[in-house]
Amino acid sequence: MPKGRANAGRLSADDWIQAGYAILADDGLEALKLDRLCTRLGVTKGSFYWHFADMAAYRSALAHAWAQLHDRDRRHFADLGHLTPRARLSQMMASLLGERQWTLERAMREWARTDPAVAESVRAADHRVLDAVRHAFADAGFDADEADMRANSVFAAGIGFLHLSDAPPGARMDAQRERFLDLMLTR
Amino acid sequence: MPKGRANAGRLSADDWIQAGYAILADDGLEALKLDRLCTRLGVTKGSFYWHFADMAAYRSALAHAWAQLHDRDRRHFADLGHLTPRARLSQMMASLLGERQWTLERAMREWARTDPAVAESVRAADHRVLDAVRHAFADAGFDADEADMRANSVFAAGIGFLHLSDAPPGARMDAQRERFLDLMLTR
DNA sequence: ACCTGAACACCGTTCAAGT
DNA sequence: ACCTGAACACCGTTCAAGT
Repeated sequence: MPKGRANAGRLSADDWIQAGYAILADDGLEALKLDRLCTRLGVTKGSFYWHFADMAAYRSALAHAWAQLHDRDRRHFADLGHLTPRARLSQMMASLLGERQWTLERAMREWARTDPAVAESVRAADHRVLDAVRHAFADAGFDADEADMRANSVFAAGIGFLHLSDAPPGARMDAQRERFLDLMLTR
Repeated sequence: MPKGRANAGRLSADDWIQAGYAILADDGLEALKLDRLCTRLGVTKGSFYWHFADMAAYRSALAHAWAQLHDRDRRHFADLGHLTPRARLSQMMASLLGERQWTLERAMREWARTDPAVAESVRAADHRVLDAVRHAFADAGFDADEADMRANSVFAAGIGFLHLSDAPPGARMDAQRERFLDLMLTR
């Protein structure tokens, strides 16, 4: 019985990751303290250091696992080929901003600033999305150069919306984003 | 002789602020430690606590001072009225992203996430810029609703560009941003 | 009014010892 | 192989005492 979660006493590295997600989602970045993790898992600090070299390594592991989740979530962007480019862009925007794991997404981007390993995970994840966005513009009939410029702009706007909103975006903003996409698709 | 800087031994609150700017600009957010500040100013920690209640209060003061600098820097946005709306937008973009105090700007936005007082300063500063951007679109002949939507989008894209760039933006990105503005001004 | 010095609490890290 | 327990270093905070 491998891969079972927390069977009996002993923990796996993944148990620590899951606990980290939960804390981040509940109370944000600054709540992710060693003590907090230990209480939640019912072990002492020493246990942590058997699984991870230090906090930096743990964050890297968390980020790496997150990037994989992220990729799985966005894998279906590729399967969106049957939709019109316009519909695809709309889907992607919504999926970025409507994120139930909205607070996770932002936590990762903050860490990325100070932690190179996390930065690499985020960059890789971003790259995939940017590719999909660029692809949509190419399918909409723009040449490579024009598609690149428009994709960068739309992606930047998406990230900007993410950072500017204190709460998950409301209906009014949703409508504005749709009109923004219309604009970006005019030639 | 009031307002003199660090005349002889005694410090003013502003001396602490200036030291904070210097550290942030040199080595970023996580370098701003009490010890670091004290060594730089040649005093002990106790001195800090005479001027500020705690680190949170100090950060608020820093943010507030920054917001005033920010406003002074952007005050001339208003004096830009003689320029064409297009030129004004270009100026504002460049001024946001070309910022010599680029690392300060990002530090403030990161704090804003956890510190309500800092958040207020940043929001106020953002509000001014957004107003100027919206005004430019209104002057370009868009009705209030359309100007609002376009201003929000351009502003979000600006913030997004800011967060996505690891280094100050290069020439290629500059060109893409100009083309993006052209697009946003088409009707 | 402004600062020192010493104490304390919090939290990440180490490590010898346990099962 | 996985964890405990106790120690330590780092850093923010307090406060009585100095000038």
